[in-house]
Amino acid sequence: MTPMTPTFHDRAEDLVQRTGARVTRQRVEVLAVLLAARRALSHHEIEGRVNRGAGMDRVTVYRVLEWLTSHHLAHKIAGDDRVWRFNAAGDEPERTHAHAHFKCNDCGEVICLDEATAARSVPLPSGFHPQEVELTVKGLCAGCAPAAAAQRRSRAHAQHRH
Amino acid sequence: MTPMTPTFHDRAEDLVQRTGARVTRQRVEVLAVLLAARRALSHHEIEGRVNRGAGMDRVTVYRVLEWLTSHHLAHKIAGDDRVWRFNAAGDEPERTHAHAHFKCNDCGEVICLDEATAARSVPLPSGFHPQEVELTVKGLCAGCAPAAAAQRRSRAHAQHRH
DNA sequence: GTTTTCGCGCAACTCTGTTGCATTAGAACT
DNA sequence: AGTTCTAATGCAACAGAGTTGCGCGAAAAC
Ligand SMILES: [Mn+2]
Ligand SMILES: [Mn+2]
Ligand SMILES: [Zn+2]
Ligand SMILES: [Zn+2]
Repeated sequence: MTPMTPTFHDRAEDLVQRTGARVTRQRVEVLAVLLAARRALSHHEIEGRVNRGAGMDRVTVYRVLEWLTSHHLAHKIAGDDRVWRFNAAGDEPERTHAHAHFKCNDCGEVICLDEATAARSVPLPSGFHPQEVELTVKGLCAGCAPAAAAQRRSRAHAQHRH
Repeated sequence: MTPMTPTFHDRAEDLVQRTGARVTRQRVEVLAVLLAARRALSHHEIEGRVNRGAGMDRVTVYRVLEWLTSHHLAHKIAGDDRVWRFNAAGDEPERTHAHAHFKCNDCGEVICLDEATAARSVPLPSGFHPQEVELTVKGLCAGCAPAAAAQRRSRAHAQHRH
């Protein structure tokens, strides 16, 4: 009956509750989707997953994501495809988000690299005042790396034959 | 008469020439603007500066920037405001772009930190294949840091009086 | 000078995200 | 439970950044 594993739904409901603000179906559902995901999700992906259930306006999804972010229940990552990706916030001390990210150059998937504490101590011009450091590793994910290798192989074959 | 310092214009012309492709007024002008800038410029800024001269369609500016980037005469940086910023490529070995960037949280200005060679050796999940590392330091630039400090000061004063 | 073709200008379009406003529904208080 | 208050939702219209298609113009090759 319930479209989402109860655990995520319940955890989400609890987290929204604790903020003191209104706990709406929309907030709980979106947060549950984020909790269930093992990677950062775009607005499109979130909207798709959430609308297997009741249904929710796209604007509402945008507003809920903004709300979750401002209440530190989620954080967002800017992609080079001009799309924000979101994931549920871990148990980091409020407002840090001090971990690195990996972005696949092939499929666009984004994951958090929770262990990697970004390298501080970058030399800045005088007068500049650092606040946060953002570290993104780009490359091929486990799914795409073999495929890319195979493609390179077959291209080499083709050239050879020709 | 000529709106741009001749040096940049000539360097730009030479660089476009060397690619073997057609050297058009538009390519030369845009590249000259990038060479003259001490920071990364958005499409808007480039269009503005370029149109003090003859005049150029916005789509052409987009296409020229894409062309410059693909020929390694410029590189682009994704901002969290969903806007690309460009600057002329330095003398780095082709296609690396291995330096870090600084972005001001107040005015949005982006500069390249050429000395800072990004920290490699980020531990990845197995099967993942790294290709590039992107390092962005966010904070306040030399122009905005004093202003922000002054603002904090006056806010504290106000609270104190009250 | 003629021909070829690449690049430009213009208009229309797409995609991601925002804003305004009337309506709905949490939750607090009888 | 019913009433009230207000925050949040739904819908429609909008905005900004970048893209696409196509006819025309101007580099450069001949
Ligand atoms: Mn993250
Ligand atoms: Mn750079
Ligand atoms: Zn991938
Ligand atoms: Zn600044």
